[in-house]
Amino acid sequence: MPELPEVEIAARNLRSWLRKKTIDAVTISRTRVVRGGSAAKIAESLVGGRVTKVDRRGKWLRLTLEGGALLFSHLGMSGRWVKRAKVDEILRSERARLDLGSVSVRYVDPRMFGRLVLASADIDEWTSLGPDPLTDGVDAKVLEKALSKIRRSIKEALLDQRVLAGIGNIQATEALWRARIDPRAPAQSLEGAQVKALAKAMVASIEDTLAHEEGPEITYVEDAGAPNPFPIYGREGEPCPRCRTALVRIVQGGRATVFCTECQARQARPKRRAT
DNA sequence: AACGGAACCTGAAAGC
DNA sequence: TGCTTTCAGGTTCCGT
Repeated sequence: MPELPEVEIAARNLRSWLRKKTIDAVTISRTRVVRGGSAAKIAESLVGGRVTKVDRRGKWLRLTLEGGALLFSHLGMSGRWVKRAKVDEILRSERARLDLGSVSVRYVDPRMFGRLVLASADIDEWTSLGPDPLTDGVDAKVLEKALSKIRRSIKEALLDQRVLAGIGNIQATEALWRARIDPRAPAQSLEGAQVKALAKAMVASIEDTLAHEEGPEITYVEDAGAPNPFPIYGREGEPCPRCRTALVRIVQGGRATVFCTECQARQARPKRRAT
């Protein structure tokens, strides 16, 4: 699934594929992926112009066009941008394409949860995002304050894009394991040291994933036959890499969490002094 | 305001 | 073998 690292790779790829090249043609074959304007309007704003900038915030991409129009792209659960030759055949699940000279950049998205949004200014989905762990870093104090208001579990809290932008099920699972935090612990119950560890773990996990996946043709872990590069995610029943205890799978907020009951045990609460 | 759950989708894998 | 069910999860929406 595309989470922050996968979207970051998409951003880097789009930068190199689109840079300085004029868009000759735009085809949107499934209008379901389009929001905020018609497919024709997107084509109209793009054709003949160039993309001057590609930014990423959380799981969102923002393409700035000559003239200032903005094209936002969210990959949903199965979206990806790939580069092909213009003459290459239409790909399975291809939903849109930009042709630039002999190259065509294709948007492929089998489940169509992703979308393209044309706008003249930043959209709410972009502006309401929390800090981006990769570009902004994770400030433990700021994170602690955000978590202090949330009664839900820390795992569910991390999936809230207003808390941190770009964390999905995989990165949340991996970071909690790295930081040795019980995913079931209420977000507001985390102590300073735990939040600090979590902030560090978050960035480390994202950077490891990035280093592992960087390349022009990204593979998602759910792709048929794809290996699972993650130490914890999707590995229920396998031994914890740290303590060999069998990893356990639970469901939180309708989503799977894998964790180690041994080394992600809830820390004993410090004794309260009677007053 | 915060929360839980359904809905949106398709394709692969597992179950029968 | 071939059909049915389950699962995957980012986000939005809706009801509480």
